[in-house]
Amino acid sequence: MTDPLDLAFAALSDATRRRILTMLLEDDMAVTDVAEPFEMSLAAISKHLAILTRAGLISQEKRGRVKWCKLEPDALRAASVWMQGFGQFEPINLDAFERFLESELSEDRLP
Amino acid sequence: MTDPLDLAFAALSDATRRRILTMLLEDDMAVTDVAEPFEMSLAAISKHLAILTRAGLISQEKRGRVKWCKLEPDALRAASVWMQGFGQFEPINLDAFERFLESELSEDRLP
DNA sequence: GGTATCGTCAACCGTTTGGTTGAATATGGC
DNA sequence: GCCATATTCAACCAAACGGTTGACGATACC
Repeated sequence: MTDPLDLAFAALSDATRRRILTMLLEDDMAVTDVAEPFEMSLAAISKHLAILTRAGLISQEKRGRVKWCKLEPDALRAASVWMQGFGQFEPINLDAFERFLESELSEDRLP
Repeated sequence: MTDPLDLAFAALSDATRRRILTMLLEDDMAVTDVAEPFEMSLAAISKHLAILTRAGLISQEKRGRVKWCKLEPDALRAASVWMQGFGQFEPINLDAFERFLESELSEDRLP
């Protein structure tokens, strides 16, 4: 699977990774801090970050001993552009986005 | 994986399935006709169509002995809306879409 | 130098994916 | 009834996924 669009969509198909992306929307974060809210091992999060990096959705830069993760919206834009051709979507429906984002977050958070 | 967004993005992560969607953009098609341009078995295409159906991206209706496949843009819209929050994408960049669609198609077609 | 912290690597495990083939199940035409 | 067409089912396979654990390599701190 080497097609960039394959990689982007596959990376987006996991709720953990989507949640990581929404976290990075706020600010750049270190790997340990990304992992903190999740109920899984640091190694698992490290793998998720590698998948997001390979898909170009984030970049990682090591400064000292911490590795900083940064959102890279270009790959997401490519995927978004691909989808624009279907269904004449409303340009930006922020209300609907807000609703989806909330349902995503509430689903993923611990009960 | 039962989250609708998981299903939609996973379904989109395969070039064969994306190509099927672009074909259905033109018109509804029977399973056999969907399968015709691909170099894989009918059963494989049938599975791809099942994945697209489960994701809600298409619907299938049997009339007589042929099963018609129809694009269902709502699930795609949900995925698109999710992505709108990242990077303040241009509302609709049709040039870029055109380029991506072409590169997709040229990649997928037989040489 | 010694120790704690940050992050990845390697090996393993069970499940899912994307494909194959061959048989089976409609339905339609004559 | 008989044959062809349309589609799926079932069993199989190799590879990828998502997670675990434990060891390991860097870097920072004192």
